[in-house]
Amino acid sequence: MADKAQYEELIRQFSAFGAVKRELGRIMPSDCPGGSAAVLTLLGRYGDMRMSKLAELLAVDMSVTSRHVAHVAERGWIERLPDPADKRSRIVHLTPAGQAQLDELTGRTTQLLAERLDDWSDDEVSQLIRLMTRLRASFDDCRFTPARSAAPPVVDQSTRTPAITT
Amino acid sequence: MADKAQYEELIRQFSAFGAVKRELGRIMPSDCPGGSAAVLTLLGRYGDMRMSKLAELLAVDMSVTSRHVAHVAERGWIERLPDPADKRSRIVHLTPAGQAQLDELTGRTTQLLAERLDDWSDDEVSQLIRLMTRLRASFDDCRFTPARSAAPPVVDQSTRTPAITT
DNA sequence: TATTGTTATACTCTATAACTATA
DNA sequence: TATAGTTATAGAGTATAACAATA
Repeated sequence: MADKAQYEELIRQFSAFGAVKRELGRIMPSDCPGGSAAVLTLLGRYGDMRMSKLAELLAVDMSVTSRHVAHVAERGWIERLPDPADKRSRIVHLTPAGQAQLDELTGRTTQLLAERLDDWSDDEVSQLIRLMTRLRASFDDCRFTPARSAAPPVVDQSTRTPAITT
Repeated sequence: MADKAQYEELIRQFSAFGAVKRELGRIMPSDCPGGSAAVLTLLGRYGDMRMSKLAELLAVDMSVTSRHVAHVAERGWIERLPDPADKRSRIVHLTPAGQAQLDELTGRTTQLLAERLDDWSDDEVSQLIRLMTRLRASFDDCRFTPARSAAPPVVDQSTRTPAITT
């Protein structure tokens, strides 16, 4: 367990991290904003998946996922195929053009990181990856314990807006 | 120097980090969004400062800083005092009400972190702080080397939109 | 009746550009 | 002429809520 001063410092670093994210965002092609890049990256890494799975990996609401996916679909980078197992569902699939776009993005971002982190050791980079991975896991694991819940948490683990129960 | 696969993984962690930021954002009071919280935090830590200094620490454009500061000023959390040394300039000063608000924010965020990171050792938290601090420094230091500049960079180190030179 | 995905709306954060008042 | 700060506008990301089609 860390002390309060450490947590405060950590929060400050989280806040300052925005500048790094913005710099990475600026090197993206203008028709491929961050949300689109995230979709392509996840498809490249995990392969075809349903919208709901994509929303879960992106850790955003389904409505947001739907918008991002529509954007990349308009550019021909993905296709939304019917799911034979469930007609409500759609399978998101990376096209060759999407793979090419992903390669372009990967090239740009890795080059920028290589420039900025050129004095980092291999081990330091690994440590940062490990700690950020763990950080995310620590927050993910607790979706059942929404912060400061005095009232018993009727928790929604899904990635979408709950439908109104009429 | 790390290899390309490491950089790719790092980028993925950066992207996933958004979920952590959003969860922290959700516990903020509704009239104190992230931008306001960042202003209060920096003033609490570094004391009174000019708008331009605040913009530099926030690592955003002066126009953005101006908006955030206007928001917290409307709520009485800061005052904008005249700068005796330069009538164009304003000194941003945290009020007692602002300090109280800051204490509230700090309490909420440190509590959430204490919950989420309760199985982290003191040392791991320190390491994450250290690596994120270094990461930011690595990006800050390179403001003179805007990514992929084939053309000699006419670099703007300031935090504001350049005035048109007519 | 519940779930998958879409769309409409609203809010926050950000940058660019133009404007003012000083310097 | 240049700088400190403000405001107007536009773009991206997100969540909430309501909706259609299907389970």
